[in-house]
Amino acid sequence: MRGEGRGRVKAIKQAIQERIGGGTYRPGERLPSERQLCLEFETSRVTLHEILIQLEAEGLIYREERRGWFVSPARFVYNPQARGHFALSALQQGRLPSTRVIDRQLVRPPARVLDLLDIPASTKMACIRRVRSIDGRAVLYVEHYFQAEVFPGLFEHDLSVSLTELYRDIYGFDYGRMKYQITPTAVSGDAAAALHVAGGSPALLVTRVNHGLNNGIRDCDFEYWRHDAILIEVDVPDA
Amino acid sequence: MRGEGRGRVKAIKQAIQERIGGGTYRPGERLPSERQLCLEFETSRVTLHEILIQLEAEGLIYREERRGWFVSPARFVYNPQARGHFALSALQQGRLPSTRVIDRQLVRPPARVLDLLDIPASTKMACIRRVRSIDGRAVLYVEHYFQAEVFPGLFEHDLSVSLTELYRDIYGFDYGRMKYQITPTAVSGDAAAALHVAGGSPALLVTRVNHGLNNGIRDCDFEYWRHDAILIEVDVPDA
DNA sequence: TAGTGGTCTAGACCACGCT
DNA sequence: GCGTGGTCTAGACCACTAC
Repeated sequence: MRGEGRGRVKAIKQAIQERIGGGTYRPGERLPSERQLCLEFETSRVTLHEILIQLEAEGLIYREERRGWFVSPARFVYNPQARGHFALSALQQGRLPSTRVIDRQLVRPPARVLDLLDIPASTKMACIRRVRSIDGRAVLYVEHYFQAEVFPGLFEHDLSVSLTELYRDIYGFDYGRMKYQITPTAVSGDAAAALHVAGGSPALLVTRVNHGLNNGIRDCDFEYWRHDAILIEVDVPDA
Repeated sequence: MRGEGRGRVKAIKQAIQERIGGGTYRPGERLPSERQLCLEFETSRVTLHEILIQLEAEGLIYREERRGWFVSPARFVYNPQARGHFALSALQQGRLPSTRVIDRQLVRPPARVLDLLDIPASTKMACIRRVRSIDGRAVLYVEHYFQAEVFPGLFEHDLSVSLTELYRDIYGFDYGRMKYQITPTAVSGDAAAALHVAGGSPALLVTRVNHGLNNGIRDCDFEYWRHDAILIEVDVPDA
């Protein structure tokens, strides 16, 4: 259903794009219903649906499950090298951040954590799962993993704030080097649910491994970003 | 057509995933035709198509226009901070790189270049467009822009190699700081054609601004990566 | 030329949201 | 309870690929 398409797909898509660009449909607003757009553009629902999915892939629109299609707000600019500044950074961009803790558990490290951290499979790990929103819209689902004994009693604190600051302020812990990976994927399961997104929707996975200043590995996290909500920006100074 | 789906979508998707994971369909191999899969899984083409698009979004399969669906090979690991090492890096990963120059032109800077470079709109810019492949599969479409007068006669050289090395070896030019942005988008037009991908397919756009060592801005480029072919990995040393 | 993917139609039923 | 999105069917024609 893709393609530069001889058919009407291209024309309809462009018409909708122009309405978004021209302000007929404004950021955050709902589009008319699928059936309505079908009537207007004289096409079938399957075809229209395909067009909406393409616009979703471009990051122009997004959907909330069973509620409809919405025009995407401006992207959140994110620097993965600046640790723990989600809230601050959002405020600086004139956006309203919020964080919800889904749960906290003690777990055996799952396979993908073992791949990253080079620790014994028997290590007791703490796992904190959170959802972060911008202007009321969930944009990020994160799972943090760290060795439970390193930050004893952390679960007693308010975990909706910057974990980096908690580590530093309460445990006097500072970070050293880090490694991050960025992979385009699709979300499913808990991540999809937390982001109010249909399973199979495109997303950006940012995986991070943090080392303590003494070079011991301390933690890692898995960040699933709504693909239309993020723009990664990194400044690299002179070598 | 998405969703955690009560229906058969989820089951069929999982069955195909298992065939890929289990080696029934191997990396680089073509899947059976859509009609064939429809028969086997007793579903319609629209439905099956939707499933294939989801698997494409996950990066498990990709398509070549009008030729069919193929199992995605392993991702190419790319460090955007290491300039000009595409070929070397590919070889180190045991992959076979190649580069094709699409064209070279003198142009007025387009809007998005002006946004990045803070130069007068009348500046004469050189634009080089290239496609880079891994193991014979086009994975990257790049447009390089730089001020024409800085590297006079560059067009006479072989442009299928590392431009960074050309700058250094022939003009004694070395880079200083840089800035890069990463945006999930969709490709269309020339980029889609160069990647042999249908317009509207998801892709990762890496935008880079390079400064010379004397801090003068020198060039920028726009890299469109096939979304299933890339894994960005960056190491950040101690501060 | 046969078979493929690409596009499109005109229906249908279900589960959920909203009011 | 109505309207919505989510899912699904069973066809169709076209353009291109591979042979």
